[in-house]
Amino acid sequence: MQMGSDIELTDAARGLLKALASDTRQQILMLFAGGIELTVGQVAERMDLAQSATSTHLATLRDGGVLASRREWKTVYYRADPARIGQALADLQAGLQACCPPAGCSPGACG
Amino acid sequence: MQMGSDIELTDAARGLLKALASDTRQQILMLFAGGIELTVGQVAERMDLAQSATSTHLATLRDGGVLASRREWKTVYYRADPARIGQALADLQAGLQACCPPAGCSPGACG
DNA sequence: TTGTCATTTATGGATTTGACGATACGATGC
DNA sequence: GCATCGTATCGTCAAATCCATAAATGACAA
Repeated sequence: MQMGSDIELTDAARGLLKALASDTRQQILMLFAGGIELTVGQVAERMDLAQSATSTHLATLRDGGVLASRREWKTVYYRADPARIGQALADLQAGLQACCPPAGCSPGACG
Repeated sequence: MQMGSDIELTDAARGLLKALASDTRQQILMLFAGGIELTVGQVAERMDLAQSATSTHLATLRDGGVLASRREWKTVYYRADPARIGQALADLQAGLQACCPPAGCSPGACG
């Protein structure tokens, strides 16, 4: 049995935190509101970023489990991945609650 | 009237993301499990970090709304701030759901 | 094969971050 | 006043991040 200092967040939660650590990536994610799909070029245009920088950010968001991609011909369509986002968020919530429960919560579960 | 791309996260949510963007700070936060209080020196020792680096990280966590501090004599006691953490988490969840609802959710609210 | 299109990868430079050591601050005790 | 203790801040450096230009990749058409 381990002590408290060994509590760790899941990979999903850590991926979410890493992906959204940048303001730019937070804004990029918001472009996908409504479940729409966007190409690298479209995101680059709306964010006023170079295509390469955009591509890197999108890859980071995908690696972090926030976006999913689909290739059609030469074009890659990115879209939000709500299921994985939800899972990461749930993991993050669980990890934070295990660490720092709101109050009057037992270390195991909260009423 | 603005379009969808102007969705933004609250300051609380952004603070949480910034505070926990670093693995080191994630680990530091976990030291506060159980609602215990720790001084800068104690955190530095347990993390095997220099006192100055520890002080900076703790300040970042405090600025991000994750930790609270209390001064007693010359010693500063840090502790988790579950209420603000919970609020930030709720804001983050709301922001992400507004952007990328799990599925079959209307843009406004989810069943 | 050659050409084009959309994306990715490589390269380089500027900014930011994280770590350390050393120093400065604030409050106490002598 | 001076010394001490715990923190906070400053200066510096290495490593990472972010962005832009330029070159490489992969897929298709002619």
